[in-house]
Amino acid sequence: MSAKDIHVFPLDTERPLRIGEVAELVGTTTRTIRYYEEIGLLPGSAERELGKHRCYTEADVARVREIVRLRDLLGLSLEQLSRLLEAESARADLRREWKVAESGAQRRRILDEALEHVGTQLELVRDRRVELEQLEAELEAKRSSLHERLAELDA
Amino acid sequence: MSAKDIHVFPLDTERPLRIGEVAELVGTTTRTIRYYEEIGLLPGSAERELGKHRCYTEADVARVREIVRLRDLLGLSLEQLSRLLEAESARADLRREWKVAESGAQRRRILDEALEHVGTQLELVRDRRVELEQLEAELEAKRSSLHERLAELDA
DNA sequence: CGCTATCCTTACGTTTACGTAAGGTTGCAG
DNA sequence: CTGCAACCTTACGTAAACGTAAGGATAGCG
Repeated sequence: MSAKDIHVFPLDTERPLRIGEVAELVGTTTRTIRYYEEIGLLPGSAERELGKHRCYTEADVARVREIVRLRDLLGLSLEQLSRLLEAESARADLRREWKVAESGAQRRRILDEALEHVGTQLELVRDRRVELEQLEAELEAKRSSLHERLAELDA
Repeated sequence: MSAKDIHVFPLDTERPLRIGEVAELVGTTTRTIRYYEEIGLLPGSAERELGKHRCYTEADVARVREIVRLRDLLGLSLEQLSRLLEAESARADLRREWKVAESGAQRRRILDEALEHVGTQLELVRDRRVELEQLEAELEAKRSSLHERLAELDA
């Protein structure tokens, strides 16, 4: 059901994707994607009329991937994730602003905000990594102790 | 409600703890502890008659701490956690076996099983840490890129 | 233009991990 | 022995994060 998917599409085309494709690419379900849209985690293409098919870009896929990744790696609720990524949505808006931002001061402000946002995320990720490293070290100590005791048995 | 808790207890006594104390020590609730017992995550002191108060040792507190920690750090369901710690419960049993295990071969087997169990845990923790490190690196790259672009603005 | 796979909305169902309330019991201080 | 705080069991409630089913619309191929 995926081997005959080879149509006559040039592979580098920015062909619009449907929700099922996105789901499969990311490794999740269509329900999940719709749910994320429902709660505002995903933007939910504004100009879509009720009843029409959702369509996605590669960038959207990346977005979903990021969400799923953060969801799995950090233990955040989707609401916390929303708040964390809210800033990122704002940043996406700013990207569009970027092209028309003439003054250096404007651009600086945009970059500064992006930096702050990345910083927030980094802090979260880093803290959790440290905790995991601690746990890892403890487990390694435990293991060493066991090895030692095994060696003592051989003496 | 905790400042007048200073009774006439020698501080190093292995005084049996009640569920409320354990909960506060660990930073959780009594309900959670009872729930964990209910689903078999906590052993639930076998020789307790129905209706009598649960009582815990410092070792039990450590156990609950470990569970909560693993729950928060790895994103496992309590059932997965159960399976992961099942081996550890078995190990606790083996500790008691240890004293009467006369032969070196027996002791070796016990240590080997403990080692395997720690290994399993280590693998999980390590994998997750690696994933977090990857994410961290990506975020740092992003941040660097932003810094660069800021510097370019100053040029 | 028709077919049909995939999508749409709506809405109720489900699992996990507890919260909370009720009504009774235990255990320790006084 | 008595009082009362903390505990007990039982059982229903709940929030999050989707699953699933029904009934109908869309879109791309032929």
